[in-house]
Amino acid sequence: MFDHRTVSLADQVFERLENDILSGKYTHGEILTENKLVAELGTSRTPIREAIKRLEQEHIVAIDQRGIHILGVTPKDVADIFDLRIRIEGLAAERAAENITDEELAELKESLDLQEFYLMKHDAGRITFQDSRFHELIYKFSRSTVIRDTLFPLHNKTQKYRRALVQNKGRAAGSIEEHAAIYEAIAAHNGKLAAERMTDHVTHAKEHLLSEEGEE
Amino acid sequence: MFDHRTVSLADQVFERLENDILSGKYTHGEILTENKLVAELGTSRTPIREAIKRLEQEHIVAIDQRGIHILGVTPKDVADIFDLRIRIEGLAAERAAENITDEELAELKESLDLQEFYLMKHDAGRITFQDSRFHELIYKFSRSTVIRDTLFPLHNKTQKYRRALVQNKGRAAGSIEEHAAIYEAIAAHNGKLAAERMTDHVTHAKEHLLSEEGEE
DNA sequence: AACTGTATAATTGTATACAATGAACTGAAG
DNA sequence: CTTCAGTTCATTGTATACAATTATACAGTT
Repeated sequence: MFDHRTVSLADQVFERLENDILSGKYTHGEILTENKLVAELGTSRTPIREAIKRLEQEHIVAIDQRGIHILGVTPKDVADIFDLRIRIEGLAAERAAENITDEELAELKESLDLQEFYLMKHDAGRITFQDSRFHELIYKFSRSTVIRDTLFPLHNKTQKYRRALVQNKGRAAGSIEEHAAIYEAIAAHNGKLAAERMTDHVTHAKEHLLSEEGEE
Repeated sequence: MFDHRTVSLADQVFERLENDILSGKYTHGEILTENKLVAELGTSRTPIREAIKRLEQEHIVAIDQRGIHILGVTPKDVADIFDLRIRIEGLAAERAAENITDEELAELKESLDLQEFYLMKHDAGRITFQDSRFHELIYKFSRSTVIRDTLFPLHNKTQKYRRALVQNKGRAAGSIEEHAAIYEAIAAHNGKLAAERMTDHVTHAKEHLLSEEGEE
């Protein structure tokens, strides 16, 4: 433990269960119960219930009298998520280009620089982390809570899906090049260009994911 | 009480609080506490906490040590919600046109017929109800949980916003005509046409709302 | 007057006890 | 062997007691 900001047990339980479900540790159709999780996680039912209710709201699990049914995220769900991201993430980039401050621009640049650095170092884990950060910063800089609240859970699911087999092979270099192009458009405050480049970027990510998916 | 399906206290509390906040009974910046709600609603803290946590997840309230801060939905939020709906609701209509069964088509037709009936009766309340039903049926018939789960809360907020001052004046007739056109495209299983008509429809709804908004 | 430290009290976070629901099993009847 | 009624028991829903956090007020100091 390094970050001593007290984070609630409910948050910790949610984080862990979400990761375990999206990464495939719990499989679709499996049925958990609150008491099993009490035994496994060591907390009382209260924070576990809170976490499960949040997962239910995101339709990652379903609850009935038999217990907690694991739903997870299917390949079709991921494809649909990309179809939605293709349609709205360009808007986020456009708004960001219009509203971003110099300070925020520096933060976005830092993330981009780190991506290029870790690419040279062949550090796939940190690339993925900065990739998420880059996109989420753009959501934030769009200055729209609606856009951010809609895109974040969608993006989060694709990132955690099956340990994110994306971005592993040759995609990383191309993806980072696209990020750089998006950054340039935002830095130039060219909303339309940023939107276009972001839409293309997400489209490419989807195509790459679907081709990967077929290889299993 | 007519529907005797036992619905949990937490659900009832959520429904009530969501309505009260979105309709403006509780205003932005107001601070509630769990104990005030216990006194007001008569249940224990548990279902109230569950409802509040759901509202927090949808960013309708924010919770800290001082209490429950009412955020509500701002006019800008509503405008942003329409910008998102314009981009994705066409996709829902397209998928529905591709996947809908004859039985489901009949259900959609029934909703449309009722809209026309209540328009003649000048029953604005039931028109609004069927308007929501029409859109939500299309979400459902898209056969995509991702699309439905994304669109439902967005649509829900615009409908409940300030008692939905939309659809009150001359808009209802035109809106229902557009619904009829969308229905025809879906019935013909013409996905692209359904998408185009739905996108136009939502665009018109946004324009109408924004013009209304200025009149206050 | 402004600031700081401290004590108080109000609030949310967590644990646990109890109620209500309904799934699953058992046994008898057909 | 199948079906149906009844019972049991595991599970979620709800209430409440307790812990931890922190906002707030106030006194003291500079």
